[in-house]
Amino acid sequence: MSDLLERLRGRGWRLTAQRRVVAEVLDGEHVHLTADEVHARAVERLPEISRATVYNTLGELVCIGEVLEVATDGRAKRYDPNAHHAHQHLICSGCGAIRDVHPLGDPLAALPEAERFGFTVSGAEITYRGLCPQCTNRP
Amino acid sequence: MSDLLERLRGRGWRLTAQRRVVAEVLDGEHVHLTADEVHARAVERLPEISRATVYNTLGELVCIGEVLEVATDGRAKRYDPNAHHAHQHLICSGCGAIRDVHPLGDPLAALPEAERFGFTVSGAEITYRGLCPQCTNRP
DNA sequence: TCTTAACTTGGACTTTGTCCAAGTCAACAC
DNA sequence: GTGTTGACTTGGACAAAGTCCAAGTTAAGA
Repeated sequence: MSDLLERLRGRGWRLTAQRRVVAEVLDGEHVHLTADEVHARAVERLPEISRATVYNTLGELVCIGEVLEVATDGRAKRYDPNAHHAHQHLICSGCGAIRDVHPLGDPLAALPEAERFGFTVSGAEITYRGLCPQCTNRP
Repeated sequence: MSDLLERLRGRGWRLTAQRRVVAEVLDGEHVHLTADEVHARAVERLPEISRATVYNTLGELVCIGEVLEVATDGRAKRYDPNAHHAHQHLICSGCGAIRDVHPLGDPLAALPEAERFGFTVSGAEITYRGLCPQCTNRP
């Protein structure tokens, strides 16, 4: 994700150790971490990093479109580093596992003009729900 | 929504003044209220109703499928009394307004078997995002 | 009318996230 | 290399949303 660091520098961001670590954490595991999970992993590499900085950095990355914010359950938001490839999410109702998925076609096409109520519609997020293989084979 | 009260009684629920008021509030305005908004409106009719009871009742209604929980931003969950008609949501990124919408086709059909990763997929929630007419005609 | 389990209450507590004043430091200029 | 400066970070206080619990209340059946 050094290219991400380059892009940030290109935007005039100061490249601090803290921002570097947050970027590394997001890059390291391609999962959907909560802010607190990002903080926990960041602390392993930079013990003095504060929660506030992790929140700030995640918020900034979301703002510039480098990371997606996923709010699926009313609990903690999750941060998805896969922002440059359009995708949707499949979530296990049993254990909460999240997978990136790629449905066919353009979701926006399914919404007729008459159902847009004058809105300028710009995007669609789909959350598929179900049970993962492990949770399916278990009461 | 007296039929809702009947259905609840049919399930063995005790029909208390508090539950009646929460049901009335949800029935009265067909909007997507937060728990606190439901509480505020409930208090107007039954001043001593507590927040805990509103949360309990909403949670129970969601559990039995009479009301839908909508968690679209990482803020407060919203409660949608329109649970018996399949629909999706269109949200204004400017002011947060929410509309029920009805896209064409079955959202599940767009997810190929190869993209299900062994999950037993049971549903899909779509959140369309855009700007409402008022927010479109305003910087 | 009595009984009792179910329901409600208020407040304490948790989780998630935001805000701020004070201190630190990356990057630029020299 | 050194100095300067404004952007960045910190820790702690605060806020919003929601959960939990012991004690009190009450709907509904006997």
